Amino acid sequence: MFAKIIIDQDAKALDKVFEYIVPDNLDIVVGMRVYVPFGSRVLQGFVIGLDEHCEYDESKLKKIISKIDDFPAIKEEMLALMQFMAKKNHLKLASILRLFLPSEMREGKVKELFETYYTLNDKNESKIQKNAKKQLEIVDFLTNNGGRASSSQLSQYGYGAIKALTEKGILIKEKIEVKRKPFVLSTQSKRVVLNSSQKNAVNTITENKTYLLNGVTGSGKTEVYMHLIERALSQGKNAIMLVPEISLTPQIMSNFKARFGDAVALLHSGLSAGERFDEWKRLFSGEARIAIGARSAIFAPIENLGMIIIDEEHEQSYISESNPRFDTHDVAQFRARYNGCPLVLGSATPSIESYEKAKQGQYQLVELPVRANGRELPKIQIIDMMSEIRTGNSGIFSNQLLADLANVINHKKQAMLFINRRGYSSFQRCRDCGYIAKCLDCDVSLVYHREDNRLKCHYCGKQYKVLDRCPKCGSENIKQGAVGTEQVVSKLKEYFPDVKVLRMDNDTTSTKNAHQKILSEFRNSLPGILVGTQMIAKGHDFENVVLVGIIDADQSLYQADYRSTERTFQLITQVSGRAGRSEDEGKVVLQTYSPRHYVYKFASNYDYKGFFRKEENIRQTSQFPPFTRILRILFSDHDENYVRELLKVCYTEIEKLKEQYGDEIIYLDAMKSPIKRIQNKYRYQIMMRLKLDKADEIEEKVFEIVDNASKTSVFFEINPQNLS
DNA sequence: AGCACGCCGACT
DNA sequence: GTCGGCGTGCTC
Repeated sequence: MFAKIIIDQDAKALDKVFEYIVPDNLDIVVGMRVYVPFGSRVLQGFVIGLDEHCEYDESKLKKIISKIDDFPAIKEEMLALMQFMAKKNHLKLASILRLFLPSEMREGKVKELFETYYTLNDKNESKIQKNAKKQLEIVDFLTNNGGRASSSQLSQYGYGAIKALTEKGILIKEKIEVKRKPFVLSTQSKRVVLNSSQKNAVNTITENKTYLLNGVTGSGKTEVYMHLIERALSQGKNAIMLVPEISLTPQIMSNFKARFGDAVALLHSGLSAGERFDEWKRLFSGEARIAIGARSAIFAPIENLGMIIIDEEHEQSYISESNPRFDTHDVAQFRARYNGCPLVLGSATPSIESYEKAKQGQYQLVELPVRANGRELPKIQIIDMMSEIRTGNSGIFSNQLLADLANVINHKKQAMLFINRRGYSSFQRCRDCGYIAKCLDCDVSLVYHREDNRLKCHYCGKQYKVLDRCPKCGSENIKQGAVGTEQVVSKLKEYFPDVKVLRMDNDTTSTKNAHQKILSEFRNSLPGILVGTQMIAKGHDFENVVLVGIIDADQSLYQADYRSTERTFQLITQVSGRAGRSEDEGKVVLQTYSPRHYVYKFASNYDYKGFFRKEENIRQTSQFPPFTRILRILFSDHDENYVRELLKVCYTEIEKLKEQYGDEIIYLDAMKSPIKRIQNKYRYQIMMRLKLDKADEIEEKVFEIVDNASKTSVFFEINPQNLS
């Protein structure tokens, strides 16, 4: 028997199938990890197939040395998924397989955890001397507690007594594997009666297709998810639910634990290596039937899936931005199709891509149009910061926001101030007319690069001189950069010296549990103001928050990215959801320098559909996704000359495709990557924008060209999120 | 990736 | 003479 094996090494040259002889004494099955001789070394490999025949010269084949695990760690579905991902994203097989296992398993660092248990074997107390009080107590304890206890439970009686009993044969000592279980807050499961649209959603989502669940903020999507999962379980099937890492809050986890108990396995970055390994094993063995986690949980080793849910489907974090690069949506869709189960994409503000697919009938749209608690969404007031400046207020806060803050403080309530600071890039803006520096070719904002004091377009690489005078109104009052959280906090303290002001951003949450500490301190501060970045936008319900201020909404609007408007809409909707969670009517104050931008009109009316129509139109006319496909080819190497040469060779070849495909290729250029060097590797890239009908075909040819030209890996990205 | 093989310069 | 530099090519 011969085995087809993928060597567990992340190198392009090894990204192929190697064949080995299966020795008679090893019962190897497909999906197992094995040790194999490779050149002069011994390496780990994955068995991806078995065959009576071999293709390679049989006399040159070597034998598999041994098994690593005695079970097939990669299940059949995952092997099919590997092939799918390799084709779709042009990835190396070994790097995909690595995604399927907890890293601690590959590194072999984590061991099963054993605890010593003692079982009562012989109740004959006559063997125990009368004065051996402790020994009698142990026997007593065990008799009343099911006859078995761990050594830690018995340690109070002293190790001497335990040892004596074991020697007499009254106790039997054994090592039993225990699973590490992540700590979860315990809460009571409250069953909620579904409203009619929730019921309708649950009843509709039954088939093997993709559903886009578009529910307004607070419409009770989580309750729908729970019902869907419950139904899958009752049919004897299992489920995966993905949430963005940032909303993997203790509340969410404890709610699901309360409802489904030990059937839930959690997979997130907060777990220790051992916990993650054990949760993986519980899923693998079928002991746990629901995987809840961030992006990588889509690879949970669960069979017989009856439901896959992606919550907040528009979140950027579902697209992996480091290698191997893939889109969780594609993986989820593959697994749903493979298992014949529904895939649910949930969001209050779906991505334009997803909503477009729903519009075209590829997804089925399911709506939750009303809030579960029946309350109104908070009113969003747009403040024109340009007119504030004209009337003499050039500070961070508008007069309206200051008045509203004072009001909140008087009523001993709370406010959240949101600083929109996506990434660190900044743009240039005229403080008098609001003009934003944009690329002449690409219609995206230019990014200011400090190191060479220039403005750059991240799409085409074109560079511009820094503005010293506004090209529109001639003013020299040019501003750049963003307002920081510290700045806001110190200003607040000037205005309201007696009020508790808390800050939450990357700097203040670097230590463990800092997150929770800040939030619980805020909960107890009346009045209080919480200032923060994206972090405060999600999932935290504070019933005393009656005001939300968005300090500089434009920050995410003028990112060098065709998705920036969409993101701004999503952000405003999300942040607004923080206000008015309770009886009191909430209010949102949104400060902007571009008050007439369409995104604010739609966002302030919670008009997703209106926004979608407008944005769809713009994407269509400007030829951006989802109506085209952007392909980014990233070359990187320590040797700059080599990368440049490689880039040149590939570019010349790709350019020839233009003769064949003409205007199917809307855009093609080669350039330095906006971040020229990462980890001492020089980065160059080719950007392409393709019409959809021939995109697959062209992509295929590009892969081929690049593969032939390069001995090292080149990375491909489809519709990249950010271009660093 | 990482290791062997190989073909050139400066050292006990 | 040989020790060791790293360029090239191969690993079932």
